[in-house]
Amino acid sequence: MTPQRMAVLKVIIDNEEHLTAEQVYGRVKPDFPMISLATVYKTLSMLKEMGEILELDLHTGCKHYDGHRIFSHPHLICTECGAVVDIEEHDLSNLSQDMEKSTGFEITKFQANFFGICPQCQKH
Amino acid sequence: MTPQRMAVLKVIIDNEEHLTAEQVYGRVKPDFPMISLATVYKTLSMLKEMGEILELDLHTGCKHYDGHRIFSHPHLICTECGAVVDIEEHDLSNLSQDMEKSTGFEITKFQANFFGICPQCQKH
DNA sequence: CTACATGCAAACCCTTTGCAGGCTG
DNA sequence: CAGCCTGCAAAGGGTTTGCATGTAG
Repeated sequence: MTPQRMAVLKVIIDNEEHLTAEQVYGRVKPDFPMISLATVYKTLSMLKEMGEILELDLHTGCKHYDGHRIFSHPHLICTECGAVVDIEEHDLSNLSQDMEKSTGFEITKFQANFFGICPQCQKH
Repeated sequence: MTPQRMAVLKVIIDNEEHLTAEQVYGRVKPDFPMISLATVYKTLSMLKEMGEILELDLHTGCKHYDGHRIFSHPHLICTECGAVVDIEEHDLSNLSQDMEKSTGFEITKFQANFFGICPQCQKH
């Protein structure tokens, strides 16, 4: 893995947020001024294939990446301010297993997003 | 609501599948040869706002629409052949309620998609 | 020398938008 | 006439790709 690619992975792992390709690009650029967005995309695609990072669709118009927890986990998204809360929830894993039994599918991953209004936004 | 828009809604309701904008366009065209894709998109957007149809992201590169069950429900998607199975599952509703209590969010909808390999594709 | 990595720009694809003409009431 | 509905074409935005150059082993 090249230094640039390492940098992309590091940026994703070092951030608690779920960065977009554009954001990753912006944060890698100080250290690698010559890096292009295309390289970032190619790298993200590679890391995703390798299972190093998780690609998320938070319904914001572009993809987000999470390097902290490779296993799928649910998100709670505020439709007012865009805040994203990661959920630690194991019920869905059990649900996956139940579903495998009842449908015969071999489930490889799941995506569960809950949309709503966060406590702060409810006040306004 | 204009006849064309009624036709768009009807196509979605009459189909068990989750049609894409392009597919809706193709099925409305026999009755309304002059209809344009732009009108289909505008109508789908309107119907979504009205809460008549549900917009789904099945990770196929474009959006799908479901007019049968306006309330969110989970899907099981085969990553090999693209088959989509609707899941009747009430555990997620309970989960929503639990989550509201623990996070203070007011949850308006949820999206849950399980990806895997269907029984047929597992044979090959 | 072979293979892979990179930057640039163009291409892609689905979706949205601007606009002028039509239709309705 | 006011206001919405329509089709067309163009624009839009995130992502992908082709290609020539650069780099490493």
